[in-house]
Amino acid sequence: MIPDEESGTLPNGEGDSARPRAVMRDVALLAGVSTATVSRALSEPERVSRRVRARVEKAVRELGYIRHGAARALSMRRSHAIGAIIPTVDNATRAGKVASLQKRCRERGYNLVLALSEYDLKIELQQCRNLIEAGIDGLMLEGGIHDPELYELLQNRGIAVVNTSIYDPHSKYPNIGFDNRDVARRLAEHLLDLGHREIAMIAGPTAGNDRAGGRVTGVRDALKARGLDLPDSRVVEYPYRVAEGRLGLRALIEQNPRPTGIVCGNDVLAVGALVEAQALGLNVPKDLSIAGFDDLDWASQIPPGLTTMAFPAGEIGQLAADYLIDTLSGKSVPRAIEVEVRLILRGSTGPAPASTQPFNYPKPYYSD
Amino acid sequence: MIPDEESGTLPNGEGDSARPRAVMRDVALLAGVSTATVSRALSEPERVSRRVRARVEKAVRELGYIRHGAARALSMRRSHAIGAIIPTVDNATRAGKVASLQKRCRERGYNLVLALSEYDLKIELQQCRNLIEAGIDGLMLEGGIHDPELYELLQNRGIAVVNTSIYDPHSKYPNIGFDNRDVARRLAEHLLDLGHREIAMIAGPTAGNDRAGGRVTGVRDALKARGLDLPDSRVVEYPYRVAEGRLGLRALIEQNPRPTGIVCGNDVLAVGALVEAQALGLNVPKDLSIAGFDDLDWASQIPPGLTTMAFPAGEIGQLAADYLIDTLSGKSVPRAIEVEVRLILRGSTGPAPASTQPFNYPKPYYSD
DNA sequence: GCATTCTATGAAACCGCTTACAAATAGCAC
DNA sequence: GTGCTATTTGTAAGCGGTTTCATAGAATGC
Repeated sequence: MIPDEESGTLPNGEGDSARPRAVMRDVALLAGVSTATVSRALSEPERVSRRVRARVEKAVRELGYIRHGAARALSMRRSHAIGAIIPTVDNATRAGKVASLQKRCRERGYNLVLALSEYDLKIELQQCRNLIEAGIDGLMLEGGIHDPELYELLQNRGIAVVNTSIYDPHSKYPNIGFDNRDVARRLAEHLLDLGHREIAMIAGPTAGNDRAGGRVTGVRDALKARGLDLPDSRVVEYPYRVAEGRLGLRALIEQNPRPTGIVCGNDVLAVGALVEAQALGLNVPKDLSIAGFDDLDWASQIPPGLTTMAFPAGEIGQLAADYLIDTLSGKSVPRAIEVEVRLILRGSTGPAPASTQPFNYPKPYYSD
Repeated sequence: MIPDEESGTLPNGEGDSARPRAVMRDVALLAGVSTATVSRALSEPERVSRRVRARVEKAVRELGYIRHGAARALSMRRSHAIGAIIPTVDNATRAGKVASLQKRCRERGYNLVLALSEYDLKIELQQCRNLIEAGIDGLMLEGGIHDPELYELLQNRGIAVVNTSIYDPHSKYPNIGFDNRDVARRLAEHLLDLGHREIAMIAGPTAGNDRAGGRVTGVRDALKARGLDLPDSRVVEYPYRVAEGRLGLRALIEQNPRPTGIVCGNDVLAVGALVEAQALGLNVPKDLSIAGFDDLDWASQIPPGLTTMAFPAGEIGQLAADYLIDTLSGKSVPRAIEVEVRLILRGSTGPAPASTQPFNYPKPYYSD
């Protein structure tokens, strides 16, 4: 007694000019199965019989069906999206990290939602809210200093988080990277071993940035261990730009006694210092040694070649993706991972000069 | 690694948060209104009375309520997410574009989902599918060459798209950028005006890349207009890395007659060429002029300063965001926007040398 | 006063998927 | 055949918002 009266009523069919995209029900209808089966065929193919799976796959292909992520996310309570908040992207090292993160996320079925904080913790917090609304399952941050509310938001919602480019096994929060302080200490020791005693630093902005701050502390540690001092006057802070590195060098080189070794907050600043030193007629490394962090492709190519600390940015990104996704899958994973940082010796550092006269400006060079 | 404390809070994923996060119904209950009203208070505050709006806002604050983006997307049939597929991020110019895109999207209530194509059209297509599943409302691409299926997918689903870093008013697809061919022509003309006749090019990989290809064509155009030729032997292709720029220069400098002016596919290659030329003992620009594209911060700081074509990458990103979001809002917007590209003259280009002897290698410099 | 328009709010029907649970089927021992 | 377990599939109840439509009140006109 089934009233099959729809022979005359075709309520759907009109408007074939702009047919709506296929949904799971369409696939199910075409394959002659239920939507539950289609869903299973797509997500856990092994839970569906061979024959049915083939039919579903054929229907999917014919209709050009693509799952509706939002519906899936709503239903699964999992968006398969990972968020990342980074200060900026303008640095090749950071770009490498983001690229690896994206790639690994993709390999494991996750999308990457990117947000920038411009080195501002309040912006970072707001971006975090935005990403939460976007539904991210996990979040990669840079460094370990964040607004306390940020952690609270994430925890309340069970969103996995990992701090990167730092390493601290005692931290409350998972982290992947290296100990900036320790790494800076190693770099300073390299200069000390070369006989340098007058060491100065062109640091990146340290406010709210534990990586930049740690590097200053590390250099200070190294000097202290040899009974030397790194007075505040010997540390200048500049944003990570080549032109600022030049300013930094000029600010330091006038000091008496003149520094013979300069540690820079990263390679960008180091190249600025190097260029400016050369423009001032100083020979690097004979008169002055310069070292940086990051081992940027281009920085290392500039004569005499930059001594620097190289760290595997790509590896950090990949490990971050793995950490987050493994955690989300309930796997137990180490909460702190240290990556290897290597001292790369090139021509920009050498033995300390025998004597250092105060520096007097020759004709400076400026490109602009 | 960290032993469980009595606090009982596992700062981990896997939804072990004490209470489930607030949903709209909770807000509605607390404010004593319906979910419909809460929804309106959040999306169109002016459609709700003062008093009710205040009550809702208070409830939202008290509960720390954040909308569930996936539910919203499902219901609105709009995800408020913009996708971007770019080849890589490793270039400061591109990074600037992505940063502006993100920022502008954010300002207008959209999130950015980032995917990389690694200069591979098949990967790009797959990433496009991923982004469609993620639910993007609009998509920013780089260049104008894409898999035809990509366009079809987007069109079937009514997803807005814009090609960037190219400008072509006759293209079937919206685009924002500049005419690479024309810009390269201008740069080559600069060298011609300086008296150069032996001009060569270190191009980026042109396969599947209309920007790189257009730049070669543009240089060829300029030479042709003066009755000169750019034979294939005078064009070498290398990936965008400093070390490859050095290789490029070595490959060209042996030719007889030796080139006196070299146009590079971008500043990265140009710096490589510059460094190598200087290492070989050539004076830039006296013996050899070198020019690039992008006006990278660091590239321009390296003596003698790089002559280059500067284009507003940030502006492109912002315009792309505006184009996509305006289009989604049904606004009518121009389908092709040209941004201004300026020739920046610095020390790396100068008058052509009076005579050119074939080049014989002196002691080369290598940093590694 | 009553009819009419306008505004603020609520009830409930989706949006498209996943997944508990139930039901059907198959396989197998007896 | 019966009874049992294992496997495959279907039914239907959500997931958490938005939005249509209806309704209650307030304001206006006569």
